[in-house]
Amino acid sequence: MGVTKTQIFDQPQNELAQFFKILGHPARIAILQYISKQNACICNDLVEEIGLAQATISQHLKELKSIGLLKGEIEGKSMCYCINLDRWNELQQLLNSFFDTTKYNCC
Amino acid sequence: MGVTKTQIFDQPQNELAQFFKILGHPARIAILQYISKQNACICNDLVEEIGLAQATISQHLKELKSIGLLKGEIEGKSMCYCINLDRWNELQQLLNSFFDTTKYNCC
DNA sequence: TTTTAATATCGCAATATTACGATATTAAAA
DNA sequence: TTTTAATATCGTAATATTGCGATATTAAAA
Repeated sequence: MGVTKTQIFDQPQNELAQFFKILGHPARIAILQYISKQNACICNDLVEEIGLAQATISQHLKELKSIGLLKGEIEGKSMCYCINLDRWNELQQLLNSFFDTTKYNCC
Repeated sequence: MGVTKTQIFDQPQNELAQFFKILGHPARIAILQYISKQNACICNDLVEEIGLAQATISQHLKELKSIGLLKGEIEGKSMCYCINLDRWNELQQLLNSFFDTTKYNCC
């Protein structure tokens, strides 16, 4: 099939999985890391820096935006993509809460 | 294409993405949560609990094992799947280190 | 106003993932 | 030894993801 049966899981499970999933691509990790160390976070740099086609980078940026991790502001002809720090911390907390709550073993 | 170009990223980036990716499925989240709250973590329960076919559950378990998050011990006819606590904590730390290191914004 | 530059979107091809039935495999139970 | 129960693996169908060229779109520059 290839369809994740989201309907049999609850919303927190689906949401958490979605966050993990979007972080689960090396290009998106690299994009976040690169943006974080730039002062001027212009998308065009990313194409050269990461080494993927412009269309591909744009797609990855869109996905990172979809979970709120990036915010983009138009700056003349360019875009200024930045990490949304509030969301970033929120997400980190959510993941930690998952790790903290889910770690009792039985063997 | 559909092929992730892993060769253009470095090992830490690929590894981190791989961890995120494997956590990025609601069934695997649910499996971890269920195992963590059981005393007896027998796989057969999971099929009823999660609501996916036995073959599918087995496949998800295999992926969780692949990043070391689960360890399985044979217990008679059954398997006792448990969270590998050392690995669990190690991974939590790795993800936190990513979040902590990568959060400077520019806007 | 035309050109240029930066980014987004569309449409596709290639590959990956998800799910499951069917079929091993393995060890206890009968 | 045969049966039963639990799990793993194989093969396959359906869908998702990745990546990119081509083509919008948009705003500054010429």
